[in-house]
Amino acid sequence: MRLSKRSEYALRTLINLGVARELGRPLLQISELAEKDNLPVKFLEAILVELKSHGYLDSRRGKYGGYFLKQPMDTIRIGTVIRELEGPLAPIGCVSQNFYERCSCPDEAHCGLRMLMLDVRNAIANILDQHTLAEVVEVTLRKYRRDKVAHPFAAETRKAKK
Amino acid sequence: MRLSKRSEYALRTLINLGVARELGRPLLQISELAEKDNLPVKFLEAILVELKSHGYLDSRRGKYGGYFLKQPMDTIRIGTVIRELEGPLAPIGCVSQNFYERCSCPDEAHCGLRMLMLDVRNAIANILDQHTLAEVVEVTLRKYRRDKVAHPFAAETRKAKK
DNA sequence: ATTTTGTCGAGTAAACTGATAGGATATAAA
DNA sequence: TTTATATCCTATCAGTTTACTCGACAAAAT
Repeated sequence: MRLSKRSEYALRTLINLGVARELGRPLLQISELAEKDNLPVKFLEAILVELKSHGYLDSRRGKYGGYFLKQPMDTIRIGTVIRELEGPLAPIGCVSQNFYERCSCPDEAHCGLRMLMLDVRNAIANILDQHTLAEVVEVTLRKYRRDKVAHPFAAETRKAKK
Repeated sequence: MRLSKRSEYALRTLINLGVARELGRPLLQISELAEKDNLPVKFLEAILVELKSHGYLDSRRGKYGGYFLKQPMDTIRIGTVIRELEGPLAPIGCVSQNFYERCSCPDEAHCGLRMLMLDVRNAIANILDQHTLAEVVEVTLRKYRRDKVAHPFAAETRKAKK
């Protein structure tokens, strides 16, 4: 039931870009994003290209370039992102709504495993489809503020850098 | 978020053995189990050996041999089976209860992704850990009875077999 | 002894995962 | 216009996992 590192990094990056935007820094460089979460730079680069190709991000090249969110954060559903990067949320193909695949069993209608896995897929999908990037970013910011710690992309932190 | 075929086949087989037992046939052969769900015989064979090594099944060799459930069905939790075959239920390591792994991010306590994925992991675990093989078998049998169709391992069906 | 079944170890092709390397291209500042 | 700084693009890659298969062997029943 595992999420790939690729998708994990992609989600982390979307969240980071969202938080940074809220803190007044809409644009970040690959190297900054990689450093924040200790991600391999070149791998992240490929992931960013992919996120851009899906329309979530846009970029600017050259000096002072970087990546930024293209869409409003409340239009980006986490479930949608994961499906685009990973494929189905469902544990087995015969309970997937978006990537249905017939299974090998002779009688889907009477399959106990299918019923159980349908519950699982619905539980997953309900959470992931209900939450948008906006909400995750808000939760993250709330946590930082509650504990009175500075986020790595806060404006003050930026100037203090190097 | 996918379950491997290996685990899927394992669960199907446990359910099949459970249903068959309730219908008066505690012991089934590999070939019968494979045929029922159209599974590759040799692959299933390896899976059965693994399930036996985990203590779920026992077997008898030679003529009239086959596999049968070793434990009472209500002691077999689906979540436990999947963890033994697949590893963690959690989407990412830092929210796994049984296979925790630190992630690359600098601050777990303030990670929005982690919160979200913790919800997902709990949703999955709650379903899978609450359900035992006994329940899944019962649900399966109920479906067959409701629709008045014979299960492949029903006693009459067995005799009708070539 | 023969047939029927499970046991076990090895092998394998293809896909996926998690990266890395290096050059091309665009942009902004000096 | 040059130079420094970014992203973009192609390609490669080792290691693991997945979903199987093969074949010799061991035990049990007739």
